[in-house]
Amino acid sequence: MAKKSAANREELLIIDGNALLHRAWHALPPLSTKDGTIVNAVYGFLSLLFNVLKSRTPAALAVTFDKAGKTFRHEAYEQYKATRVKQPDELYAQIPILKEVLKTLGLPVYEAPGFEADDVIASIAELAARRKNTRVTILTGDMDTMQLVTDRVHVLTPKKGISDTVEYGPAEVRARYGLDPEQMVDYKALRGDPSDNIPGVKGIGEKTAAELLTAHGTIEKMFAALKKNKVAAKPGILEKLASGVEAAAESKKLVTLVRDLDTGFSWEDARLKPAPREHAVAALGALGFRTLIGRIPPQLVDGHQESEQPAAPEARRVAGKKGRVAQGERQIVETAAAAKDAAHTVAAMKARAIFPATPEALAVSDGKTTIVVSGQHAAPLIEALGSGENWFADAKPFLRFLLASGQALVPVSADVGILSYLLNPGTRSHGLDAEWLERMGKELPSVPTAEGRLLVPNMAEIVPAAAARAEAVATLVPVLRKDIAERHQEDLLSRIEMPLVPILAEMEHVGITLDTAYLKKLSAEMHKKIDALTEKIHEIAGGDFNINSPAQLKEVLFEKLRIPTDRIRKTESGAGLSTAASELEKLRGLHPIIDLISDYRELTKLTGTYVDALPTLVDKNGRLHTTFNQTVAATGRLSSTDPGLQNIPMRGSYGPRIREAFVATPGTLLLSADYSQIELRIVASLAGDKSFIEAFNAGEDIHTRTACEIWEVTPDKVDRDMRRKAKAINFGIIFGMGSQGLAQSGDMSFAEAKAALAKYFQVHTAIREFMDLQKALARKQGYVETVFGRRRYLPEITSGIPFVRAGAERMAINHPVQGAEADLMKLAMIAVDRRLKKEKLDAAMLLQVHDELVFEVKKSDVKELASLVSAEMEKVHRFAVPIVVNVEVGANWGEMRELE
DNA sequence: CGGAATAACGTG
DNA sequence: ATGCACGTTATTCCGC
Repeated sequence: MAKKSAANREELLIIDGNALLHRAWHALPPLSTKDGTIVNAVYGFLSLLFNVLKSRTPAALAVTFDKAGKTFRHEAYEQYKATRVKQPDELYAQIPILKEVLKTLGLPVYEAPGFEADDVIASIAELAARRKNTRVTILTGDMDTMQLVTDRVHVLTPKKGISDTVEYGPAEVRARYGLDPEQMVDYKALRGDPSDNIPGVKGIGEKTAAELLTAHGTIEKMFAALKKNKVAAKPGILEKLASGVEAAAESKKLVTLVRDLDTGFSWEDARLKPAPREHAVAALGALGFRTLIGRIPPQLVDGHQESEQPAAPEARRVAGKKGRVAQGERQIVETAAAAKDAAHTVAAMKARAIFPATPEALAVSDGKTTIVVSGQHAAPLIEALGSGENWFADAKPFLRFLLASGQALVPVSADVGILSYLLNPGTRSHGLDAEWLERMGKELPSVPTAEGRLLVPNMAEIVPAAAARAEAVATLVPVLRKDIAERHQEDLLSRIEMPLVPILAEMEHVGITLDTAYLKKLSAEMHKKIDALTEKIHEIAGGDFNINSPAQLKEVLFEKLRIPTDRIRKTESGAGLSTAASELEKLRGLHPIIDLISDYRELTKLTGTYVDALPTLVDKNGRLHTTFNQTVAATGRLSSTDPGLQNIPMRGSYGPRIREAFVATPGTLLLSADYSQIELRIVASLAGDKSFIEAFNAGEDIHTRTACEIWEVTPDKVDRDMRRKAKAINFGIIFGMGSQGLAQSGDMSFAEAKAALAKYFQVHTAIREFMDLQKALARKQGYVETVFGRRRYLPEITSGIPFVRAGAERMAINHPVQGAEADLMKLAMIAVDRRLKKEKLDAAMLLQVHDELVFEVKKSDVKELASLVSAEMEKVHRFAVPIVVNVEVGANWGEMRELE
């Protein structure tokens, strides 16, 4: 098959040295070494090259340069490139520097006197493309080489800056220019090229040139047709063409690249050979490119152990039991027949590790045998995963892939990310790479991705990395599971985290409908206000400035308008005065601009983050699909990204109006079920606080009761302000807050807050004891945990720095509470999901917002869902206080009402 | 230019 | 110097 052979071709990467150096020169500021030599272009060139080599694995590489002096084009046409302004010497001075680095890296340089780099590229590409099983990629900053594009010769150009690239094959050239690659010369011959001072035909622009060539193919054919009066165009155009015959022919000669130069190119010289790593490091170090040293592509140097791909599959060894090293066997499956056989092998594996490099390939390994199957033949293997244990590095994206492609989900028994997360949720990354590095002290080869290229990576490129990764999963899972068992976290793993994975995948897959037309109207309204506010603010400030810039705003407020700063806090970093909303609040009334800025901030935040941003993220059905991350929050909560749907506004005048955009599809309603005051109930239960337990049992208003206790009054004497302050204390408790913070959040004086807190703990001694116990546990064990055994390690609890230690103490108090809430909610989701499927309700769980679940449900099933959900959520675990769930229903998320 | 850091602010 | 857990946006800095 043609496609397959294309994928297996060896790649030659030809780099247009001058064009890229030039590009980098303009893209970067003039960075210089210690001795003042400007090296920005060299830096940019290498940075781009290294980036390209991250996602591609060419077998050979050649760099071309222009040779100084006149070329044959100057001989033919005096005015050639006459309008070019000479670039500064600092740019040209970098060419020898770059050549020196290339030499160190073992990359050959080609140039030809009297010819340009493009001619050299054309000649090498022509030669190489004739070789069997070869494809050529030209990395360049200009578009002159587009004429060389064929199935086997592609052009890669930097997109926008110098980090990302875009690849052009014939189809992409046609998409971009509307012309075949061969027609690019004719095109330039007609319209000219101002940058090279190529005249073209006077009066013919881009559009006309493209139209004429689409109709006639080449300029020769077009001019022949012109002679026979067979060119369809306006009389003026015909006239211009007639007088431009010679100019066009001349121009065509100039823009046609020479393809038969003797460049001295040899495949063997160009083939990538690892250079001594220390030489490369020294060369980059001498130029001061410290960050580049860490980015040297493994293909270019030796001495970089594991990221080097194994020379042969059998060379890779898989660690077996007890340090014994088993010889791994790898099979590559690329036909339907082989897939059938492999499926049997996979089905017979009791447990297998799976690494999907979807959609291109899938690797399956039981630690002894590793099978890598190409994407188009993966289905039988996926079917074979129905029974037995499946282990993943990160299962959910694969489940999403199965859902999106209409395949049945496969059971998920272990997930390296989740195992790692349960063992230590406080650390940032739980990916396969991080875990492998930590446990094995080695790096894994990364799977090349389609990013920045149009040809998806071929099997040969993918197999070694995908296989190594599946094998790494096979090695890691037993090791991590052993640790889980030692910590008695099996239930947490098997009853909470693992069952949740497919549920989250489905929630993400289903998504929620966004009313974009409605948001458009809302946006117009808000932008009108923003414009008016901007104008007023600038007027008051006496000049335009960027209100979004805290630095500029600071200047206007505190220097230009001289608003007093004595009560204003510094920013986090201590760099300067804060302009945060809480600080502006203190300035209200001192100057009319303050309110305007607060309003401006609110509106721009809401439009920028939600009203204008969300509609760009909907799918073709108008639905929004978030990603729920199960391994991010240190307490066990979920987080939601791309977009984050756990922080959709709800307060303020615009909050509900934005929520109105989240709608139920026709025939359905949204149902929201939230745990009432769940964290306070958990604190009360964990602490065994008699007063709180009694209050919750009696169904009392908990904040009013707290107010009664603090100020020793009867409930009828508690006013709104007292209740508000009591509420602030109750919430503060959950966070381990002190008097200072309470004064802040409850808007009280420090003395008042201190007195209130003292009285609070006098009544709620159990709460105080609970807090002290958590701190003591953290110190003694190094961690705290929830009732479900979810741990959080707090090494800083013994820090000698009071501020740091206090931070850890607050976490010690908060984790058992917030973490138990997370555990409870996850259990509830699993229970609800099971019931939904069992009762066959026409309803889907869409969102989880920490203490709230949102469903979409057919109108006829609303009542049944409401009672099912509240019952399951309430009974999922017994605490010392009743757990209460409130259910609301509405056509959208902004207007929800309790069910009668 | 692109990535990281900073500041600000949305949610539970 | 003292409030827990997150994610997103815009601006500005840094690279060397």
